[in-house]
Amino acid sequence: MQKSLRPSTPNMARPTTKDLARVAGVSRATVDRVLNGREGVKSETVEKVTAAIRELGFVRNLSAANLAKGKSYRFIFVLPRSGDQFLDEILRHIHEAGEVFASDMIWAEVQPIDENDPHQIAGFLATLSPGDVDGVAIMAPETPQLRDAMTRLAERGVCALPFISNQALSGDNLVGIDNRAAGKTAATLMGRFIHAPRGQILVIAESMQSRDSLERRLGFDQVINDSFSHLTTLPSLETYGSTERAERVINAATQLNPDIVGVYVMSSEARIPLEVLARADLPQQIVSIAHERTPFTENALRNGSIDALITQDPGHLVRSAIRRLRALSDNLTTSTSQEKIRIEVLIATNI
Amino acid sequence: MQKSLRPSTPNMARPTTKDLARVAGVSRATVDRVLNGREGVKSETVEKVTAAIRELGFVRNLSAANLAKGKSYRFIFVLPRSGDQFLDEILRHIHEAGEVFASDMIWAEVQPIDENDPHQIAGFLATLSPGDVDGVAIMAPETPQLRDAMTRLAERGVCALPFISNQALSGDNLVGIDNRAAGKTAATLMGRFIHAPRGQILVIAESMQSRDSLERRLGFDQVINDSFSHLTTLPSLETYGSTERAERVINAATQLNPDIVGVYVMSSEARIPLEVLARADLPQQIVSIAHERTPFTENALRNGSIDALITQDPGHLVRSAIRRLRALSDNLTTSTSQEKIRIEVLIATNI
DNA sequence: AAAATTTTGATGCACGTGCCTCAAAATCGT
DNA sequence: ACGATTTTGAGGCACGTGCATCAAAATTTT
Repeated sequence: MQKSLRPSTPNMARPTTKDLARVAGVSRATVDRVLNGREGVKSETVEKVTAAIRELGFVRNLSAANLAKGKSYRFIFVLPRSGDQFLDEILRHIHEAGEVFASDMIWAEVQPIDENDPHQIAGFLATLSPGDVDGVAIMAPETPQLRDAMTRLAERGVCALPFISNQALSGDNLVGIDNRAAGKTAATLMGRFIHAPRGQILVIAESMQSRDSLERRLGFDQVINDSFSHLTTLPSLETYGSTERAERVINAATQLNPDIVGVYVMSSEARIPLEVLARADLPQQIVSIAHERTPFTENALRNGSIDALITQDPGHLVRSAIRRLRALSDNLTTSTSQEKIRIEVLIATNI
Repeated sequence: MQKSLRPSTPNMARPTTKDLARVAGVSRATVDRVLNGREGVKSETVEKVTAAIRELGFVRNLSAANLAKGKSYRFIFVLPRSGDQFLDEILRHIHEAGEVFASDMIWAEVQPIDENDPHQIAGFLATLSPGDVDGVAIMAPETPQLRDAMTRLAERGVCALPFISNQALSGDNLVGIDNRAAGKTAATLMGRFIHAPRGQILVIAESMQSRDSLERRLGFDQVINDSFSHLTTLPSLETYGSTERAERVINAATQLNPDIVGVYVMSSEARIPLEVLARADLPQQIVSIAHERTPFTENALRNGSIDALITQDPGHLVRSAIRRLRALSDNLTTSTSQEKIRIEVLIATNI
C-alpha cells in the first residue's frame, strides 16, 4: 500500500485546464464547457475530457475559480435574542468564524429575532432575496409560518438550514445533535452514576414547548425505564427562564419527593435551576447532569456541583453551518464525517 | 420594524489593495510593501496604510494571494506501518482529507516507517528538504535520534509536528490529547460505573515502553487512588501485540486475582485483549473501558461488551494537523479553539 | 449539393494579489 | 546647495479559472 514513498516527481506542477486541453486534444474553451457543465458538447468529446481529467488527476483550483467568479458569500444566522450563556458562546464563535472565513470571501452575520413571534421571523425571511443573502441558518421553534417562509425562501433560491434546534421535518439537514440520543446519554450516565438502591430523579426544563426538551425527555425516560427501573423520573419542571418561578416549582418538588437522588437539567440555560438547587437543602450525594458548556456549567463541573455535562461544540456548530451553507449554495456535497455534530460527554477530567 | 435590520450595505464590494492605496494616499506598491512587511517604508507611511486597513476593514483575499504566489503545500504523515484498526482509520482520513484539501493546493501523503527503528526514521527525515516538502507530521516514539532529526529538519526550514503520541518535549505543539487527562477520565468513569464495594482493576497495554501508556496509567492510578480507594489497580499487563502472549498474561492475572471488577485497556488496539477476555470466564458485571473508536470497539460498545470508550476523533486529528502544518509553514497562528483535540467519551447512546 | 444546425477553436479580458524593475521624489548628511 | 541615500510611484506580468465573442469546422437536415 505504500504507493508514493518518494514523490514521483519532486516538482510536478498541478495540471491546469491548459494541460487538460492538450491531453484531451481539444481547446481550452471546450474544457471549460465540460468542466462547468455547459450545453453543446458532443458526448464523445465530453468523454475525452473526463478521461484526461482522470489521467492527469486534475483538481480544479478553487482559489482561482473563486477569484475569477468574484463570488462571495453572505450568510445570516437567525438567532433568539434571549441571551443565555450558551447563545453567547454561539455568538462569540460566529464572530470568530467570521474573521477566519473572511479571507475565503465569506461573511457571516447575526440577526436576532423574537423566537416566540413566528410572524416576525417569517416577515424577516420574506425580506431576503438571493441578491442580498446566500444562505440562512435558523434557530427557532418550528411553526407553520416558519415552515412556509423557509419553503418560499428556498423557491427564491436562498438556502436555509435549521440550526441546533427545534425543527423536526428538517431531516438530515439539521446542524445539531440528535436530542433523543442526548437524553439517552444523560440517562445512561445518570443511571450508572447513581449508586442508591432506589430513588427519584428531578427533571428540569426551561419550557416543554420546545421540541429539544421533549426529545431529550423522551430519550431520558426510555433509558431510565428500560435499564434503570429502580429509579423513577419526576414530571418535568418548567422555569420559563424565571428565577422566582424556578424557586417555587423546585422547592415544591423537593418537599414533595424526599428520595431525590438525581437532577437532570435539560435546558441549555442551566444556571438558574442549579443556583436554586444549591440554595435548597438537598443531600449532598445527588448526581446532577446538565447540558451545554458555558462559563457557569464549566465552573460547576470543576467544583463538583455537576457530575457530567452533555454538550455540543459551539465552534463546530458554527463552522459546520457555514461550510454547509456554502456547499448548499454551490450545489456541492459536504464531507459528512466532518459535519456530524457529536454528542460530547464532559466530566471534570476532560473539560 | 425589521426593515431597520437590513444589512447596512447591501452591495458593498470587499475593499482591495487598490482601495487601500486610494484611501491611504499612497501607491499600490507601497501598500504591497506594508502588507508583506518589506523594508524601506517610513513608519508614518506604514501608519497611514494600517489606518486605512482599519478604516476599510480590509482583509487580504487569500484566494488571490495563493494564486499569485503559486504556492502549494506538500505534507507528509510519518506513521508506523503496524496496521491496527486505529491507524487504518487515520489513514482513511488522511486520504479523505487529501481530496478535500486538494482544491486548496494542499497535498498530504503517508510515509510508513518502522516505529521501533529510530535510525530509519531519522534517515528518512534527513532526506527531506524544503524544496520537496513543506511539513511533516510524525507519529513515533520519542528517541534522541528522532529529536535530533527533527531539530535539523527545523533548521533546514521544514516544519515538523508531533502527531497523536509518544512525544513529550513537543509541549503545546502536539496534535493529540493529553494522555494523563485521558487516563483520569477513564478512571473517573470506571470508579463511578463500578458499584461493587471493593475489587481490583485489570490494566492492559500493548507495551509500557510507550509514553502514551505511561501517562494514561499515571492519570488512571491517580484518580483511582484519590477518589476510589475501595478499588485497587493491578500491575499493567503487556501484550506486545501478540494474541498468544495476551492470553497467557491475562489468564494468569485473572486466576491470581479473583475479585476483578473492572478492565481498562490502554492501548489503541483493544481487539486482542478484549477477545481474550471474552474467552476467559469472568463474572459478567465487569466494567470495561478502552480507547479509540474502531470498527471493533464500536461494535463492542453497541453489544455491551464495553461500557465506555475514551477517544480522539481521527478526522479531526488529521485535519488539525494539516491546518497547523499550513499555518506553521506560513508563519501564521491557528485559531486555538478549533485545534484543541478533545478527549471524547463514547457510550452506547452517543456513538 | 446546399442550407441549417451543432460543435469546436481561437482569443481576450477579468478577478486580486505578489513580485519585479526603473525612475522620480523626498530626505539626509556634509 | 551639493551629492548620497532612502522612500515612493508607476507600470506591468503572472497565477488558473470563468466567461464572453466570433469565426471556423463538423455534422445533420432539407
